[in-house]
Order: sequence, then C-alpha cells, then structure tokens
Amino acid sequence: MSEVRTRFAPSPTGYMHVGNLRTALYAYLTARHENGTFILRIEDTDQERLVDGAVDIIYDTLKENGMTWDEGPDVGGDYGPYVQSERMGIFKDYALQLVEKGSAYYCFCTEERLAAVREEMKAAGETVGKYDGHCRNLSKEEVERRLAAGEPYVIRQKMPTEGVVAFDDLVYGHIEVDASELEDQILLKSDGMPTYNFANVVDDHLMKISHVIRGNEYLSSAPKYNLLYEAFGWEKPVYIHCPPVMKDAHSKLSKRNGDASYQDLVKQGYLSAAIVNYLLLLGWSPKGDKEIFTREEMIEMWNPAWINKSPAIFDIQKLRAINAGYINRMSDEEFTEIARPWIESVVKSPIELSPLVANLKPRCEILSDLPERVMFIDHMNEDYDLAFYRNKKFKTDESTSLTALKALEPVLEGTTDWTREGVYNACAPIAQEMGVKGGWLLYPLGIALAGTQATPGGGTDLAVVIGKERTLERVRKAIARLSAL
RNA sequence: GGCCCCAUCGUUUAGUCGGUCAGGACACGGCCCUUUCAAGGCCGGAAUACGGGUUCGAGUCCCGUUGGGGUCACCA
Repeated sequence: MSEVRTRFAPSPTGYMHVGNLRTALYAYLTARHENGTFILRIEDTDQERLVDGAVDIIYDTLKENGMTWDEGPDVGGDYGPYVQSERMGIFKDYALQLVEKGSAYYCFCTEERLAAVREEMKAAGETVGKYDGHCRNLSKEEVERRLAAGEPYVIRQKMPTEGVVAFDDLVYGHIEVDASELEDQILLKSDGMPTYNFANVVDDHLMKISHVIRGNEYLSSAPKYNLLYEAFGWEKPVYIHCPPVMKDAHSKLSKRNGDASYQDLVKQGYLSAAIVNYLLLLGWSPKGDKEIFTREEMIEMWNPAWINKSPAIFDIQKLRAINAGYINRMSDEEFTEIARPWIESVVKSPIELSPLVANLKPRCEILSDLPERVMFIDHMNEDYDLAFYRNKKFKTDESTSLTALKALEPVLEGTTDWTREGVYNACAPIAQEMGVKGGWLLYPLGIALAGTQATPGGGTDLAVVIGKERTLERVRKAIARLSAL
C-alpha cells in the first residue's frame, strides 16, 4: 500500500473557525494513524479576501495544538512550493494537456455573450445554469486562427453528454450523478490563472495526496474532480467529505456571522486541548464510552470511516463540560500555573494560592470563571444582603449567625496556627461544645468573609486565604451589621 | 427551482450481517455526601420525523411524504 498523505489547505482569510480546525484535525489524525505525511498548503489565490496575519494564525493554531505538519511553506518538502500563489505557472501546461487529450477545449465566449444567453434562457422560462457549449466543437483551424488573432479565451472541461458519473466517498459511500447535470466548467481563466477547482486537483495530484479530506460543500463538485483525474490518467485519492459544524439547525458556524472562532474560545478561557477534544467528538465517535483522550489515544483509535453524515450543532455546554474534565484531571501545579494570571487579574494583594487550588479546581469549568470566584479577596461587597445568612439546611438565619460569629470571634483571634488544619481544628470543637452542627457555626463565617453565597471553600478555608487580619476585620463588621438589626 | 446529501432523547452520539427493556455523554429533575457553592456517587424523565411496503421480526432494507443542509461563478 502506498503512503498515506493528507493535507490541510486553508485560505488565509482571517481567524480559524472551529469547523476548519476540525477538518485539520481529521486530516492530521488520518495521516498520523497510518504513519503517513501531513501537509500544509496555503491557498491564497483569492487576493481579494486575503487578511494580513492570517497565515500566522494558521501556523500558531496548528502548533498550539501539536498538529505538526511534515511539509509546508515554512518547512519545505519535495513537492513544493506549498503556497498556491507561487504555483501559478504550472497549471496552464496541464490545461493544455487536457485540450490535447480532447477532455477540454478553448472557449472564446465573452462575458457579454454568456450574460445574454442567460437572459434568453430566463425569458424562455428555462432553468438558468449551465454553459451552452457554444465553443465546444470549434474546428482546429478556427481555434488556431482566433488564438493567433489574440482573442481572449478560457479553457473549459469537456463533460460527457450522457451516462452517469460516479465517485466513492469514505463517509457518504457511492454517489452517482447524471452526466447531463455537469457543466463544462472553466479550468483556466482568461488571465491564464487556474480556477480553484482545477488548481486543487492538480496540486493534490502533484503533492501525491492520497486522502482528500474537506467539507461536504465540495460533495457536488467531486464528480467533476473525479473526471479530471480520469482524463489525466491519474490515480484517484480516497475522498473523505465531512459534514458541516452548525451554529443552529439552520446555519453553519461562520466567522462572517461573528460566531466564536478558536481564538475567541481560547480568550474566553477554554483550553485548546479541550476544544480539540470536543471537536473530535463533534461528528465522529469512537468505540467505547470514553470521551477524554490524549493525543496518542486519538491517533491510535482514529478511523475516518466513523465520521457521521449529518451536520452537528456546536454545543458550548458540552464544550464547557469537556473543559471542566480537562481542568479536573490537571495536577494542582499545572492548574495553578494556568489559573494564576486569571486570578491575579482581580487579586493584587499577595496571597497563598495553594489552599485555594483544591477548592477552585472543581469549581471552575472555564478559566474565565475564576475572577468572579476570587474577587472577594480584595474587593468584598460590604453591603451584601444579610438574607444570605439564612440557610434552610443548616437552620441558620441572621440571629443564629450573630450568635455563631460572636462565638467564633475570640477563637479566631486566639488562633496562632493560621493554616487550613489549624483554623478548622480551632473552630470545629466550638460546634460540639455548643451542641450544634458544623454548618450552623461555619456557614455564617463564609458569608461574613466573602459577602457572597458562592465561594471557593468553606468559612475556615476563606479565613486562611485572606489572612487573620482581614478575617477578624470582616467578622467584626458582620457582627456589627447583624447586631444593628 | 434542478441536482446531490442528510434525518435516533433538547444537544451530541451508540446501535457493524434486520432478532436482548433503543445504550452513553452534556443539559434538566431528585436523593446522598457536605464548613457555602461546586465536585463526586446513586436514581429519574427524555428519541427511532411521518406514511406505506418486504419479513416470523425493521432504528436497521425498499418506496413515498415532510423537514433540513449543500450546490448550481472567469470565488475559493
């Protein structure tokens, strides 16, 4: 079996949207699973839509996700150049070869004539569409004469007039289309440049691409591609068309609509590994029930035949859950490292992060959840609602909380071992002495220290984090407010 | 509109050659645990778009209907 070579061929037109990234992932995995070659080709022939810096975004995104390419613009390779705009010289010869073989022909029709024909058809109530084949059977002599006269021309692919054209797709199976449906599409434009369809086929062949992996918007043009391979006598690739990633049931996820791109998600605090893991599962599923995988596991189990046929809606909730899964699996050290900048964006006073980590990790699904959770450390809302002290489960209210805090205050003041264990061991026995549950005593402490009901830890945990001085200060303020009721 | 493709819980999916209560995950609800909130554990509600066939038996095969997507450029 010949070598597996796949390519990711994006247009550098802006940010990387997640559908694109998924296609890249699938192409990457297909190559790696077979110990093949993964190629990056930049398709920048649409100068109108080029965006500065977009190529770097492609490089960075792929690199961030460990999707390294073996051949590409920056690393070279035996089949370059890998930037399409640098390959423009090679296509005319291939188009002429096709004319030579009778599979393509010169067309001298002007845009005006084409427009007129379209108008006529419209007027006659016919379906407007295909080129009418006006130049399909020009004599050799006439072609020679008009070329010599310098008339502008394009080269069109000559489609069969009858029968069916078929191709096989790894996910969609055998697809047949009536030859009469196919248009004599332009291969070489009047400026001598190839159309995308033509350049793509020629490039894929020259780069020895064995598996063509792309979005299923190309499904309808696949028969034409196949015909091209046949006309040249080239070996056809395995086609793998992927269904689109949808924003909702009706529209695709797209950057034009301002939908979240990969970069946006990262900015929002999603881990790139989690994003990729989620994308892997969007439209594809492995054998067992497992959902979180290392890159090695992905490569090992990958099978493109398991790609789904129908569109899949991007579900941010599920991404959140996968992200939370990744965070939970991190070591405290790893988590601390990535969480630090998010925490320090709102906590300026020097604090010991370690007592927080164990409590923060399971409470944070995405990193941007962090700031609001630790905000209270430096900026507590002093006017918090005293009704927060009411808790059904612990049978507390403003009055019992005042009692609890008054009991805790001297104990806290007398505690010298200001550690998790030290503070808890000092406070917990009070509950026993008073004959109450731990929650009755300590729930109010959390409210007094944070001014909110959702905190990254219990009352004594918070005390340790904000330090003895602030703890006493806040407890006394709480006692004052509650006494004033 | 022509052509092509698709159709299982709200979402994402499993269901390989038709044959065990249609399984998992997310979300949702409940319970347990508990110094808050989470996390975790347990339990629960939730789907084969519709109509016809074929068959002893269909989510699975066939036809139709409906719904949705894609594509019909000297764009990529």
